[in-house]
Amino acid sequence: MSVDLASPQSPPCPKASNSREPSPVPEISGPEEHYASLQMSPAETPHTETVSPLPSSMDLLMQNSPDSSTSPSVTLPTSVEKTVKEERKVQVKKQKIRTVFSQAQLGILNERFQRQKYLSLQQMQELSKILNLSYKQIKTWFQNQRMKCKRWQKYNWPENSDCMTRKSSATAEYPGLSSCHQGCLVNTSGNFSVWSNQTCNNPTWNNQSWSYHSWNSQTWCPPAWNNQSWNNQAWNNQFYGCGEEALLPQIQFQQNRPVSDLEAALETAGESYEVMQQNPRYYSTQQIMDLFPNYSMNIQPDAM
DNA sequence: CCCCCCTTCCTA
DNA sequence: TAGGAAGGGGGG
Repeated sequence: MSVDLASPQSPPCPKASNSREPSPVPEISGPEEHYASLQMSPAETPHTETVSPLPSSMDLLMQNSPDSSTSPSVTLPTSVEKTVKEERKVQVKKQKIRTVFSQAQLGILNERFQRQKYLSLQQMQELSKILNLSYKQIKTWFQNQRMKCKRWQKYNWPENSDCMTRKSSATAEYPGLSSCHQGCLVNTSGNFSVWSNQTCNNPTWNNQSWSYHSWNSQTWCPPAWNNQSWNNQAWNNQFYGCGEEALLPQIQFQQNRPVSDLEAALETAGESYEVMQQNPRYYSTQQIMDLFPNYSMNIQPDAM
């Protein structure tokens, strides 16, 4: 299963496969959302992983909570409860589980992101099945990517330079961009017509659509970003939204669009849809490789 | 619900 | 410590 996705390139990233289990944290698992099923385990299997609905500190804290049974003071419960609740919240909050996506997963995600910055619900769900990630994880990943993309633009294209200038410089810096550009513009097979059209018709969109190719979600990141210098106002200006209009999420929800993630995958891979449908849940590395032959996976050269 | 945006905090 | 997945607030 996804393990396949995770471990092929062992040396540099052995983390991928076991990154999640070591975490002593009892799987705070999705915030009581349904995404528990595929959930977590970018890399390895969920089997052992107790599927406890809402285990973890939450429960413990809840149970231990002193006020639960006692509550002698009938008068101050509300405020006290509130406080206690918040305390719990804080404690629970701290136990975040940070998934480490495998290189294979990232590769596929990146490839998809090149073509589409916004996925429909269905597309996300399909992608989540393919990658054995939760829907929420997919959604979050895309959101984070968009933000990174934006920051990258900010960084590379200061508002005082014009779009074309920025474009070329960026392309020069990140070779992958050109292919991304092409992907967005050229893919007129119908599946991505929405995006292609937007791309073609909207000058600002051009700026946005092709701009980013995240090799490994890190490459482009300027070193200074963690600093406050990149906060708030830094990109909160006109250029901030350059192309944003064209990216409006609404676009993606054209229901009659025939696109599905699998179809998209097939478009890339040239395989038959049926094959995919017969394997609803998991895909081996080979399958993924077949489906996404040219996803710019960050396979370590030495590992291949 | 989704999005954007900022923040938190885990992992390498 | 940097990078980034995930949390959470605010808006539509």
